[in-house]
Amino acid sequence: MPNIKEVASKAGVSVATVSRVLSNKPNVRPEVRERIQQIIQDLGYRPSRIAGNMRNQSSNVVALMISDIRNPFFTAMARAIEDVANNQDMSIFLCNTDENLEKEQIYLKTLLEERVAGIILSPTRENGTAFEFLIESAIPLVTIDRRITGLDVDSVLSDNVQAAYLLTQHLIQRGYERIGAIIGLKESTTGRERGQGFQLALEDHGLKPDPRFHTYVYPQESEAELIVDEWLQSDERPDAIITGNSRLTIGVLNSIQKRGLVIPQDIALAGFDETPWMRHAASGITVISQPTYEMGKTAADLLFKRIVDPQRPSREVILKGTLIERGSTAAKLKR
Amino acid sequence: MPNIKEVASKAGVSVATVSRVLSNKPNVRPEVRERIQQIIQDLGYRPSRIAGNMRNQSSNVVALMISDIRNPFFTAMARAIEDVANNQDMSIFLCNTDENLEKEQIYLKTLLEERVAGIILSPTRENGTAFEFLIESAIPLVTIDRRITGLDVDSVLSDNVQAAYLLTQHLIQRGYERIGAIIGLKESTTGRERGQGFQLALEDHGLKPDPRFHTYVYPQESEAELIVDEWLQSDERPDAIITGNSRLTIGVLNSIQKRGLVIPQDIALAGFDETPWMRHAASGITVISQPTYEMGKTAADLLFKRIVDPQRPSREVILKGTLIERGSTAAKLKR
DNA sequence: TTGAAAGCGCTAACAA
DNA sequence: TTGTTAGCGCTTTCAA
Repeated sequence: MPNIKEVASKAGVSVATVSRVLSNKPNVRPEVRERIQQIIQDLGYRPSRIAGNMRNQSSNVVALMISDIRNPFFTAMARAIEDVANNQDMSIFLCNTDENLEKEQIYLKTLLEERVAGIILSPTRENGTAFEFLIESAIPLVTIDRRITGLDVDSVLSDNVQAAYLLTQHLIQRGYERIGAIIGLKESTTGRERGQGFQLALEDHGLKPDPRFHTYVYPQESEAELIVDEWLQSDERPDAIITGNSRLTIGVLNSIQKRGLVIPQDIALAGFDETPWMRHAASGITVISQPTYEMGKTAADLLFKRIVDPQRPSREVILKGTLIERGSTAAKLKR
Repeated sequence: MPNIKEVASKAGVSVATVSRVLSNKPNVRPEVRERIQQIIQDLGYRPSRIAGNMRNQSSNVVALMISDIRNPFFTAMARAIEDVANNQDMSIFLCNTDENLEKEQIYLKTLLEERVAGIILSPTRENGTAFEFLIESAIPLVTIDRRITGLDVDSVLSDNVQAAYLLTQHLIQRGYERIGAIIGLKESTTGRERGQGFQLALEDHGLKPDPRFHTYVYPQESEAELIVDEWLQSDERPDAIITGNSRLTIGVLNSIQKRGLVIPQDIALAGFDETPWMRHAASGITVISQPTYEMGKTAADLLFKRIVDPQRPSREVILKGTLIERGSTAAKLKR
């Protein structure tokens, strides 16, 4: 790959002049400009952004760190963030943490070494101490979906307590009384807050939470499937289940299908996260729909604003999910 | 953020010595090494990879370019590629092309300017001329899912003709005779080849393809929904539909649901791409399951091999999908 | 309008 | 074992 020096010598000018042409500076004689552009064409020359960024102490890369891109919740966000970044001629690094604090820490250090312009992070833990080095580095940071407590950073969240409350209350109002919950890890703010909303709704409606049926798991299909397999063997099995994301919902469906049970007659089901297939599974699955694309877009907007103005006061944007009622939570038949 | 010079002066040594410590070179006195490490700690110093790469004319970034990360087919691949890259201490750029040739070209040029170490590309078009500049740049390239005709590059493909043939034949054997097909854009090799497999199966079994029911569309839900909306109004509507990916399958489901039809009694359905919810929609949806994670892993492996040895002969790996039969293609009831 | 040269942060060849 | 220095490819200041 040719460099700017080669272009300059071929054109019989200095590298400075070529650089001026590259960045469309006005003070270049038109015929010289044209000659240089022709040579750039012929050589297939592409200026190195790495070198330019190095010189200017800038970067056109931002990073997105999430637990797993295969969770549709994050997929939509990733897409939104890429859209915004692309508009700004920025590229994005995709990083999966698998809810693994160590992996997350290693990745964050790599990102610092890569001198990325900013990071959008869905943190595995809410404990701020693990992220202090990040703050000290002064790299623009936005957390998404989850919070880091005690850290003054921009974040985009959804109202998890309320959403879980809504979901649980909905089931209670439809006549369900033994509601199980399978929620993401308690170490994340989402997990903890959803657990709270669930508990609160039970208590407010005079139901006693049964700790056996309130679990926090690594949020993937197999985990939920295992748990529900066990629940369904119990004599006092739940008459309804809520889940913390669509992957957990799948796990529950798998288990219910295995046992040959029917939703909602045998057991009701409702969960977090709308996906295009929710209306087609069982008799349609009731969900909390979170504005995922919008969350991603908001986070990216916040990040780019902070990159431009690192001093601006930080902001916490909380978006609300909406309940979509479907057949999986039809009113319970009294026996 | 401090630089190597600052570390050196604080430690009272030259930058060379610090550099030696950073890259674990042996020839540094242990006490000096320790002192330097301590200072690196205290300062929170992180060496700039940008600078290092610039000096060494290397890069630890590879790019993944696909049409849309929201297609689960690509999501799984992306995850696989990130896993492999992460093992090699490489980061990945995520680029969505939206099947848009222009967007793809712009992105590719950006990637050249970013001096990425390699590109994994699912090309929007199979016409090689649009990619000649890429080949000339000599940047390691692997195409995934789709081919670029006439270009000597590594690629990882699935056997689309056979898969579409299998799917169509399966429907025919179950007694369906008026089979519609909604497939991705014909400009991509996947679209064209799947169309071929479909046609071939019809012909081999003595059925006459009806051009009205054989369409190529932008592969997203709404497109399929619109088309099926129209088909279902026709007197001679298809008795079965095959789709080119899971997003199209959703579109078909939406349309069928709207009309209140039942699968497979009123109309059968089968499509490309297994997802966790296929067993739960309708009475389970028959699919061709493609080994997406493995395709991604294979592509990444090929790419890294080529980065190490640019001269190695190129290779085309073709993986086969498997048919998973479910209720959506139960034998047709004779009337 | 143009060019020479410094310098971004690092590595490695060479010298001491 | 350690230091000096050139140079990766660019941009920008300063001078001409």
